[in-house]
Amino acid sequence: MTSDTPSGKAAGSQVSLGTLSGLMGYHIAQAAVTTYIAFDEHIGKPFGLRKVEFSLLMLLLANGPLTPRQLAGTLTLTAPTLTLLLDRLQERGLLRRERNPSDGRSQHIVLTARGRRVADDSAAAAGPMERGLQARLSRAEHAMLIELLCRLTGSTPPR
Amino acid sequence: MTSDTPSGKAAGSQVSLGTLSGLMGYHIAQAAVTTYIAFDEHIGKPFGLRKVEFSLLMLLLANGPLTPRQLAGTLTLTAPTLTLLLDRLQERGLLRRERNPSDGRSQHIVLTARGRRVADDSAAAAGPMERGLQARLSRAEHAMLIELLCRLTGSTPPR
DNA sequence: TATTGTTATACTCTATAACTATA
DNA sequence: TATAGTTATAGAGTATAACAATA
Repeated sequence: MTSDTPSGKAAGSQVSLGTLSGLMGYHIAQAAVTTYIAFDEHIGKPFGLRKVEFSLLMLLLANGPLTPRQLAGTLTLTAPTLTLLLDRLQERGLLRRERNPSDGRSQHIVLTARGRRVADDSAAAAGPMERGLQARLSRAEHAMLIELLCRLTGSTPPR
Repeated sequence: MTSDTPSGKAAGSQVSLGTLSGLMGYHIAQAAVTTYIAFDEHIGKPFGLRKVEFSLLMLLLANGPLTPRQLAGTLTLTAPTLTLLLDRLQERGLLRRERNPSDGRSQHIVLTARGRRVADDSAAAAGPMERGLQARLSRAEHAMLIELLCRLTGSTPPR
C-alpha cells in the first residue's frame, strides 16, 4: 500500500478515472480487491489458505475424490502448478494421493480427516464472509449480481 | 492451460462447484478472467500494454500531469513498483518525468505526443472491447452490473 | 526530521520444457 | 506412441528495506 493516511482514504481521491469508469474490466478488478480482502480476513488468515487452496478443498468437498487432471481443468491451472499445490496441502496433512489400481498412471486426490475438517470449517466461514460482502446490497441485488456475472462469463448461474 | 480438448470445453466440465457457486468472490474472479481476455485481445496485444499501463495512461489522459504519488495511490501500487512502471513507459517514449520547480522532491508525469496518441487510440479501442463484453447483456443490465459492483466496493458509480 | 522518489534484493506465483512411469 | 503426473528451471510481478535528494 502507498497511502498511509490514517483514514485509509488515499491521497489520490480526487483523481478522475476517465475512460476507466465505464469499463467493466476496471470495476470487476476493483471488486476483486474487495472480495480478496474479505477472503483473507475470514478464510485466508484463520485457516492459512490461499484462494486456490480453498477452492480446491471446496471441489473435493462437493465431489469426493477427483483426479489431478480434473482439478487442474476446473481451477485452470497447469499440471506442474497443481503438483506443487498438492504437495503443499499433502505436507499439511489435508489430503493424500491414491494411485488408481486399474490405471497406474492416474491418481485420486482424497481429503484426509483433517482436510475434511478444514474444508468443512472454512466452508462454514464463507457464510459470514458473504454476508459481510452483501452488507451494501439487498438480497435480491446480491442474487442479481451473481446472475449478471454468470451471464457475462457465459457460465450457467447456480441453482 | 490444461484442457487440450479441441472444443475448448475442459475435461472438468462435470465437476460440481459446491460452496463456490454461491460466493461472489468466485464469480468475480471468473468474470475477471473474461474481461482480461477481452482486454488482451483489444488493447493488450494491439498496443503492447498491460492493464496497469493502460490504466495509468487513462489517468494521465483524463487528469493531465499527475505526481507519482497520486498515480501510486490511485492504482494501489507501491512506490518502487510505480518507479519500474514509469521507467518502462518512459523508455518507450510514452511519457516523461518533469521536476517540480517549486518542490525539487516531487515530479510531474507528463504524456509525450506519442504517449498521448497511444492513450487516445487505446481509449478508442476500449469501445469495441466493451461492446463485445456486453454481448450477453442488455444495455440496462450492463449499467446495473457496474452499479452493483460499485456498491459492493463502496465506490461511487460513474456519472 | 519528514517526504519524494529510487535502487537493491528477495519472494511468490506461474509457466515451459524435459523427464519418469504406466498404458 | 500417447497419457498422467513430476522435476527442473526460468520469467513475470510485486514487496520490503535501505538509500539519495530535497524540504
